[in-house]
Amino acid sequence: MVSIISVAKAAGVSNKTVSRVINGEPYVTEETRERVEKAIRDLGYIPNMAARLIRSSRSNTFGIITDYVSTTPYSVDIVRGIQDWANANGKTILMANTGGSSKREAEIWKMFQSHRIDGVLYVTMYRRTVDPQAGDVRIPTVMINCRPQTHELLPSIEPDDYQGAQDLTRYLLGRGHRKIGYIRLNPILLGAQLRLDAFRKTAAEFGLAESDLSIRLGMEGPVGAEKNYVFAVATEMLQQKDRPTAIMSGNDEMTIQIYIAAMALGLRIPEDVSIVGFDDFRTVSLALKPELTTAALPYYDLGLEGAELLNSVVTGNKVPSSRVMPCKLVERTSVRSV
Amino acid sequence: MVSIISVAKAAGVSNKTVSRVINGEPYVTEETRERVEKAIRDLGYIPNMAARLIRSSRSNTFGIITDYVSTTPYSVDIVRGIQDWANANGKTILMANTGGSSKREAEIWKMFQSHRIDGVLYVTMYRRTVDPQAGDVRIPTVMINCRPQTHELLPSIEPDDYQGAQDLTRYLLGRGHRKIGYIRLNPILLGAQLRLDAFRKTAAEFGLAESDLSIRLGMEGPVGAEKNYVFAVATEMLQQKDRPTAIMSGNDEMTIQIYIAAMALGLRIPEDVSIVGFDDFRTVSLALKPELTTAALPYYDLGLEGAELLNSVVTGNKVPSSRVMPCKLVERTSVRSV
DNA sequence: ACACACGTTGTCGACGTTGTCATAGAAATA
DNA sequence: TATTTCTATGACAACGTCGACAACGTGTGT
Repeated sequence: MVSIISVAKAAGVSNKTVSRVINGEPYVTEETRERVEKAIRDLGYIPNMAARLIRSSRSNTFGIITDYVSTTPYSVDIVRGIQDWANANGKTILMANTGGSSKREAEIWKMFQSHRIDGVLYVTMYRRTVDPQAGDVRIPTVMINCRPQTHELLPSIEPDDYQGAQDLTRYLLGRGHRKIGYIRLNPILLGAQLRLDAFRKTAAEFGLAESDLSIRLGMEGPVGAEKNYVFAVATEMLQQKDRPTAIMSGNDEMTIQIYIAAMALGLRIPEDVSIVGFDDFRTVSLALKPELTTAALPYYDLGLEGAELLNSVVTGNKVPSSRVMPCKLVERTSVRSV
Repeated sequence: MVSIISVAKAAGVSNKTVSRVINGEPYVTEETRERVEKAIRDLGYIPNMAARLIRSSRSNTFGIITDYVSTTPYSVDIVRGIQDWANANGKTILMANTGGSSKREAEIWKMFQSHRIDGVLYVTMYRRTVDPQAGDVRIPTVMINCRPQTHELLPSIEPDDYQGAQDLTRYLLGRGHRKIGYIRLNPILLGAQLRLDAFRKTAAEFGLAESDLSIRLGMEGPVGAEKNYVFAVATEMLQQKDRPTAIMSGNDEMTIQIYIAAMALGLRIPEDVSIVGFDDFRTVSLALKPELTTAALPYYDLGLEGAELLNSVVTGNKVPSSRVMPCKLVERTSVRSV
């Protein structure tokens, strides 16, 4: 492997001077700089990160720990956001997922330490509380889409589920809907509670009675093996003689079943029922006809901001603090005014 | 940071002896071994990979280059397969995606080299031909879900789209369907052509005439910005007076629109039309009611086998060769016998 | 008693890089 | 002219680990 020394020889300078050129340090004549750069090109020299790290004990690498990235298609955008940030700022990303096993998580932290990672982004696929082993290890950590269960104060970045559901509810109310159905997400997800609360409170503030709201559970059970009642619940809801004019769904995926339930009953969307989702999972929200009005979770921004925040924690520039990122209402054609 | 030397001091032995214990080398008394292990635990020592790499020039790290992992929810399972293999075999994974930019790809190869990666897994999200820059760089490379465009012979692992579509077609024929519609995937995807070929040939072998087949284009245009005709095409196909009894779809995502088109025309699935998909993208195939019969792409296995193959290439155990992995028919309830 | 083998441990240097400090000449100041 | 400051470069050590080899002690066979 071609090293800094071979370059130095080829350029007729010392290895330190080559180092200076590589790192853009001052005190190199334009002429020597060019000679060195030519030698680098000719020999195809590429700096050895390992050697650099060993000398300067700064790896310029962030680690990502996830639970189930790969098994759920939703929040991969978080990872994309992180990677784009890393990419723009010359950092390397080491990524591993626990698959839910805490034994595996311990191994990952160890692996990260052995690579002398600068910081860790702890990412979950569903918004929830977790108990990361960061404290044992003293690596700067930022939580994305989740928050620490224990008292430890790790900075976190989360989506504003409440605001998203509030916007959606107001949108429906603004369009004249007064009887609204709500099919709930799995209650073990942190977002589920927040979205439901927002729906309830916003409707109440507007003046709707609890009896105008038809709230039903769509899913429950452990993540990955949940029981799914959505189709049945939607069918039932739409067969009531005083049926809602609009249905709000825990997420976009569930709306597939709501659409089908509605159509099987001969109802047209949005003429007979309006429907809104949550997430803006585009594989679904754009495939449905009419296309789905929904609230986009700011996954990409979560990743971007998370990386940025971690960086300031690592460099010690900023007091760690937690943040919430807004959801954005995406208006399409699944809602009509009544 | 606690190093091998501090451990050596604490245990009252030389650093070399500590090294022996860490690497499980022979010629250490049980007693010294225990003393050293205790010191390691007490000090919380964790080996420095960078130093190890610099000494032994073996990083035990594989790189993954992808095009759009993060933007498409489908084939994340490939990555999961790779990670599980790496995990079981004590390898570290470095991952980066090009987002389609070849400038970015060049940077990634450089980054991989600077980390002295042992080998690269080149993964695409859609099956297609590509032109990786592996040759310039001489890092062992295995292609997953894609194949090299040029003459270079890089080993590759791909799904057997042909066999998958063949199985699906036979399944439909076996259930008595004689008029079959086919809505084509975007033709720029390699799998699209193979699936269509399999459908055509299998139907012809069975004795169906070209006029029994109703083949229509569902999507076209550049990936990520394609035009989508599926809903319109499906509606048209189902309004023919001599309409097909079954529709085969390029992928599962497209079947959402086919379901909705059918239901909007008052047709019931599977009583009036049977439908099959492709991919087993479970977010869709399980959400549809009735649940979708489809062919599962072996994404997870692609990753697992790819990593395994790369490993044999790196260790020089095996002649690089290309492989194809079978798709598996997943029978659910969207097809009836006629 | 001797040579010899074997198991156990230590010494030392090298990997590629950068930080520290020294040096030499040029330019600026007194 | 003498002295100081600045620019440009190099020599050398150090980071943490492991491989090569040396050295020590204990037992074995002669």
